[in-house]
Amino acid sequence: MKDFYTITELTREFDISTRTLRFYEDEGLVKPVRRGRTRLFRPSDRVLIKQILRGKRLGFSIAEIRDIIEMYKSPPGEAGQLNKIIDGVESKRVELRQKRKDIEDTLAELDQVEDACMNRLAELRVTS
Amino acid sequence: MKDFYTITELTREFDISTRTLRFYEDEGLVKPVRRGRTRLFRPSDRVLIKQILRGKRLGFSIAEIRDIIEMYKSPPGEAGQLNKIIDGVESKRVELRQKRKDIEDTLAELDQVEDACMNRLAELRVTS
DNA sequence: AATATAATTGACTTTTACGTAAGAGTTTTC
DNA sequence: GAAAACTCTTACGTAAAAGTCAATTATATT
Repeated sequence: MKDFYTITELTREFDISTRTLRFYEDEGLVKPVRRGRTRLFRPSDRVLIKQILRGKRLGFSIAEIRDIIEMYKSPPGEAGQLNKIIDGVESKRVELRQKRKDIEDTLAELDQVEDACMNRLAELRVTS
Repeated sequence: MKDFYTITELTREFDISTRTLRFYEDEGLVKPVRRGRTRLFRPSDRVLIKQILRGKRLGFSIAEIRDIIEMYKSPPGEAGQLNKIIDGVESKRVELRQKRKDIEDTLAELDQVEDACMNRLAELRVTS
């Protein structure tokens, strides 16, 4: 595994712009180290980028993605803090399960659309 | 089932604003009939609103939601048209399956977070 | 009839998540 | 060593999806 990635390497790998990566840094989602002014992204940043993009695909805002990523980093803390995280995890889970149900429902409806199209096509072949 | 719903009834049911419903009308997603100037939404509009909100939860843009909804309405058409719809359905399916995988991955990671928190809490109880 | 309550259109504003352009420095490649 | 490629910061611009406000107009209630 590489020690560092340049910004352009990552823009190519993930098909995003430099602006986007700098924006994510401004938002505190990634923290590349610097050699002079130049950003050097570590493997851990690369993982974070994957998580960010996954969150985006699911329609989460940057703020929500930040919340999720914060959970991942949390462990050491006192009981109250830990319980808050557990609550946060549970509420994200509820949200994700809803999204999953939404997906299943949509997939089922798309199946119906396809069936209707296939039937219509079959009819066309017979009728013609 | 009611014949019509007023805009306020629907804003209450779905917890959205009148502005949002008018915006959806401007975007051609719903087509309430009018009594004078007042909008009257039919049960079919209500179903459309559910589909729109479901699409939003999944992170689809209004344009994408419109595309999906168009598929639902499509059946009668000639072969070329029908095949295009089938292609559209298939590509949406690919996208939805990706989202579903993203959800599973995120859920698994959240499980890990919870486990870590629980372990830490157990340690705290022993250590103290 | 008077007063809420609900509805309308239109226009301007806001937030999010970047895009884009300017101007300058650095590193690579030929 | 000059051009090409890459990087930086700063700053203004933009598209999407509403929010908000104003000025009217209906409808309903008391």
